Amino acid sequence: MQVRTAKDIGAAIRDARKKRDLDQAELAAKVGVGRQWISEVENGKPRAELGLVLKTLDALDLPLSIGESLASQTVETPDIDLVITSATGAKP
Amino acid sequence: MQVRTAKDIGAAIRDARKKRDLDQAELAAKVGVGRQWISEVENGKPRAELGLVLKTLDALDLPLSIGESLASQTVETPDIDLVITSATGAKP
DNA sequence: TTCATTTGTCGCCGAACGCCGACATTGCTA
DNA sequence: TAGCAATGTCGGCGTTCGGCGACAAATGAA
Repeated sequence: MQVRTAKDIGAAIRDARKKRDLDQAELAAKVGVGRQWISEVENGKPRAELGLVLKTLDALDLPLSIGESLASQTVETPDIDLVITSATGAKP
Repeated sequence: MQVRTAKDIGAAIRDARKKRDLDQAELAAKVGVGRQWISEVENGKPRAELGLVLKTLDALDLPLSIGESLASQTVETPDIDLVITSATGAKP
């Protein structure tokens, strides 16, 4: 999922929390934060502290990845047919 | 690149900024933030505001993605050789 | 080296943080 | 419908934010 705003992160946190059957108080305890803070962040609080947000993603096992290569993450289907001629090749 | 701490994000921001030949003051102006703030964030300030960090990534065209599927983002190099037999195939 | 650019760090300010207790609202089940 | 758990929101508190000006420490070119 692509993330551009605090609301995106909040939505991802809420989804992951519900998938793991936690209420906000339980997640808050795991992260070491107040219950109300979880509520605000899930609703897209843009001024939340970066470190606490990262800790929350960690507590939910939500991986976060950053980088230039968004285009190369989608593999184009080539307009050519390919056939296997050998299975002895080594990796480059 | 996998992100778990504020230092990871700071490093990614610094790398992207240098790749685009911007100094901290120029990036700060783009983001709408003080020059010193860029300096602190690049050094891993964990209490920076989430919204400003996201705005910074945006200004640098650094995509951020969140979600379970990290494994399928890496494509394995197959241990087989491939050869083109036709160039008339159409996309599915 | 000298000089200019860039970056890191300090203190001061107003504003907002996150915590807590309390209460209103929502949602679900009996 | 009533009742309970979960969630949203308020005010007050102490702490820290980010902006700013200023200066020291890197970094690089002449």
